[in-house]
Amino acid sequence: MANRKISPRASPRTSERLRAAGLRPTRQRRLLADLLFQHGHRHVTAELLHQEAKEAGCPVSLATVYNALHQFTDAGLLQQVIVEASQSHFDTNVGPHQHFYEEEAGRLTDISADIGVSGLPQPPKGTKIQRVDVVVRIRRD
Amino acid sequence: MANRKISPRASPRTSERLRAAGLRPTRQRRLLADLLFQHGHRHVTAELLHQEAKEAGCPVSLATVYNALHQFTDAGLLQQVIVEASQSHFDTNVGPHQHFYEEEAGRLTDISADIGVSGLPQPPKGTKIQRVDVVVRIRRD
DNA sequence: CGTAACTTTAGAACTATTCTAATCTGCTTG
DNA sequence: CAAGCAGATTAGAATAGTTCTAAAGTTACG
Repeated sequence: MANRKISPRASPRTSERLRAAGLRPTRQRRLLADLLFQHGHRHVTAELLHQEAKEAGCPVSLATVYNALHQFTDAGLLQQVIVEASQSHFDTNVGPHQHFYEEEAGRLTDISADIGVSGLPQPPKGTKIQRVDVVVRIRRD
Repeated sequence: MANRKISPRASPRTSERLRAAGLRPTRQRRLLADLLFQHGHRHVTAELLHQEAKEAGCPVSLATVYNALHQFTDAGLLQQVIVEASQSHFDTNVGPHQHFYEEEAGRLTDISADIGVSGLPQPPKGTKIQRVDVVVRIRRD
């Protein structure tokens, strides 16, 4: 009879998704997963997601948000995007793609077009290329 | 008779360089500029430069290192390179070029080849492209 | 249901960076 | 060259984002 505060409209598929990723579908993780994956791809910051959870009427501690973001990332459900030194951004689009970044607004946008990078030299001896990130920095004009 | 602790082997040109950039050639700035610009292009972190100043026998406060890095950057003598969320990196190569980044070691290397990026879409309405950064993440194998 | 393993949480701790206010220095002027 | 001021340096406090800790709560499985 306890635990009346069910996470609002948790999609029934969310639990399955979490389980498939090897994560227990706890109330908090279901909420966060719903916020992240329910409406197409998006970019979040820990602070933003924390705020959204609170606004959804199901507050989650900031530590849990950080935990979840990292677990989701390790599970391949999220990707970390590094565009500014002061904050980490996470992207629900985990396929290979690139980003626009608007510094002033801190706004990150997926580039849907296929970016080609040519002229890459051999990586230094003893290393291999793991990923190529392209960030197109834009400014309001 | 005071101020016997002259910065070691400050190149005579360094003062001119600083003055040209609109910065007073103080003892600290001369030292830092020498460490940065005397031996070809390099990449530093505030912590690293601070350490090097100490080892050069001319300790400089960390705040001064940060101040100098930003002033040099504003003056166009340095460029900030964003490759990891936890620390800022600065590059003495301010021309257009791209980077290899080895995560484990935190090592940044210039790519000397000319990288071409094709397939860039129009930037979002009301914005214009300011810079395109390519980071080739590599791993020891 | 019991219980072992896993989660969440508040708050402390930590790290990189910036700020503050006091002191000092480089440069110009008399 | 002494005085004085704008600008620079500094130690240490403050801040922001993130991670850690250890105690309390949940989940899943028999």
